[in-house]
Amino acid sequence: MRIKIEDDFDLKKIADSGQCFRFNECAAEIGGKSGTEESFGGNDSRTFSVAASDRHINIRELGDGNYDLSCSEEDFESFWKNYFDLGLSYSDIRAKIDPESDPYLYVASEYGKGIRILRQDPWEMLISFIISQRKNIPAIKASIEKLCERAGYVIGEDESGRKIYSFPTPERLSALRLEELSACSLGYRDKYVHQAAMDVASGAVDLEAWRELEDAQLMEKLLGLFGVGVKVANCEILFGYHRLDAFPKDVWINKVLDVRYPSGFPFDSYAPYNGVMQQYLFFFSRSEGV
DNA sequence: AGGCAGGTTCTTA
DNA sequence: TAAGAACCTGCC
Repeated sequence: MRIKIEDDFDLKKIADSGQCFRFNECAAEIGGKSGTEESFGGNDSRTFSVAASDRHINIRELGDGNYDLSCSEEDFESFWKNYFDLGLSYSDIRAKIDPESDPYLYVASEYGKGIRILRQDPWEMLISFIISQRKNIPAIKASIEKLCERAGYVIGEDESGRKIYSFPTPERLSALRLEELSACSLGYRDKYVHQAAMDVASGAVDLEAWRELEDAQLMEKLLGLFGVGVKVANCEILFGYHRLDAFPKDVWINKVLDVRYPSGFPFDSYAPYNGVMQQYLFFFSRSEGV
């Protein structure tokens, strides 16, 4: 099906924003017949593979805000529209930034224009961010992909025919032995993932029920999980629970705060959207340096 | 070859 | 309560 999106929406930036790890641009088809395909708008038309829990779509950029999605209208309305958070205006959120009083964030937001905070699944996010500690993004993606291949099932394929697997359920993940988890390059995080899977599969932890908790209570619950500290908990709150005021502080963000906001970041000015601002700062600092 | 990467836990004062 | 060390693994 085809859609048109007027608000901020940049697939490449979202894919590179560090909030999701199974959202990838498909490599341009090289090695094909030389020259014969050139008439199709050159190489401007990018395609992305997006996997979330047990769903997958391919999206092709058609330009001018138009996109071709490999799903039915019903799937789009019932799932993907919400996944991409299309009910919220990110241009309105950016408009809260005053170029005069906060020039650095303003520049960062112009640079990161198009980023949205996806409405991802708390379970997938919890495991993903537990894995993320002391890893770079390619390594995180590699680990998660191995996990999905090992304990998920085929849910589709990308443009180049590569199979895409579902994210493992708590039951399937908890059934894996520690050695099997280790084979996914989890390193010392294998025991964290195992424990989290056991907690959720057993029902001792009910991530869906936690949606009803107050912010402070939710944070407390998350910090009680083995392998979850303040940073991972904030990522879970922002990306897994879509509470847009959460502000995860990683090494990059801390550098930005130290250098650019020595007297403190103006959280009060941007509530309840500090998490969106964090994304702009993170994306910008990673690309441009601080 | 040694250091480091989107942290957290464990161990010491 | 607060620093410091240890931790898997892959990639410079």
